[in-house]
Amino acid sequence: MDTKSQIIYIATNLFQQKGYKGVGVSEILNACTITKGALYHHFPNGKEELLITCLESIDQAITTDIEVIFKQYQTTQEALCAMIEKLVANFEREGTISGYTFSSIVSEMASLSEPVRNTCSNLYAKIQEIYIKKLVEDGFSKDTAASIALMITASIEGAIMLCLTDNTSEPLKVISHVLPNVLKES
Amino acid sequence: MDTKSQIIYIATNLFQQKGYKGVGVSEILNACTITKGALYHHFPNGKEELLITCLESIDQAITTDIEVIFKQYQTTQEALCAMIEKLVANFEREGTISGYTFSSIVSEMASLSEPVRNTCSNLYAKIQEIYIKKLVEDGFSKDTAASIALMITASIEGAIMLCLTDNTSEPLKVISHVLPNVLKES
DNA sequence: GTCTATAAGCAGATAGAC
DNA sequence: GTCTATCTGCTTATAGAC
Repeated sequence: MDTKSQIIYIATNLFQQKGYKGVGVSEILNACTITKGALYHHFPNGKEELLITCLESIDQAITTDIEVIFKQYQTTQEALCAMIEKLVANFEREGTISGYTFSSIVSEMASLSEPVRNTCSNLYAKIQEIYIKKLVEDGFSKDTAASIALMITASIEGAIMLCLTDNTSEPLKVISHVLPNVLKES
Repeated sequence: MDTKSQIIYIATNLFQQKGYKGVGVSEILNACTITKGALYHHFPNGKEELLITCLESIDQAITTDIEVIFKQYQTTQEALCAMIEKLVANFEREGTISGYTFSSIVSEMASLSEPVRNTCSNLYAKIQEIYIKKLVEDGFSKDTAASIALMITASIEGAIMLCLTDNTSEPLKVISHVLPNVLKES
């Protein structure tokens, strides 16, 4: 892997785990075993440019990942269970959720940087689009599908936060059992 | 209000909005119109001690607030609607959610400071206890009540995050309409 | 109990050699 | 394209006057 890709890969992980301000440039440098010269060659506008690039990388990763899962399963409910199972496995293996979420960045940066807020907003919209498409295939109206998709996104993000706070994967497992109730026609 | 209470009040607000690292000591000083001398007199162990104190203050505020609402309404569903309505009003008035949430602190500090993670974990548990008690009164079994309470907490926290990201109160309103589906016997 | 002045260290960023 | 050395400014925290 070339240096730039490596920087993005490692920085993305760090940002997702510790947030933007929680990660120093020098920490990224150490993890990559490179020096400032290399980093500022690839990202002339520094740390914030790197963050935006990382968010785009997260975008790619999450979107393709979810799409693959959602194509693999017949119904939204099956797909969701498989997806959450993957998150649980990820958490139990690594102690954190490295993919799928960027809430640490959102809650920290939403009030501080408009471009970052916007990028995050678009990413959430994209994820929900995948849910909505599948839900419409399941037979829901477009409006209902949109509401359910939002509920799915919110509860999964919230559950991930509870997993990190309580240091167990239980919250995600519980969500997985309760979500089917949301997938019934109201 | 005495100086210490004022520091706690203002710092709590700032921490909730911008996270821990997002707020500098000097920013707190400016907002309080005091100087370092005063702050370090009241909090000899500096910024982290102040954060813990603020989390305890948030604990008090959230717990009493939710308890009052939950005593006012007959069913969990009514209470939840009233609570979310209050959050929406708060958001539309101030542009942020100043009470009720501390997700910015959680996602940033969970991996960095055990004492902070623990304090947050206890706070979430306390909130869920209130929901569980009401749900049992509604007729749910203790296990089911616990699952639903977790789902409520996760979806509200997630929805707050989406509100901040999208800069609209819609997500909370949508959650308010979808949550009743979770409150039906499965 | 609150002030001013200052310390010590780290942040992000730049310049120029190789 | 990557290195080293350096700069500026900001961070938290301390010391001591009032």
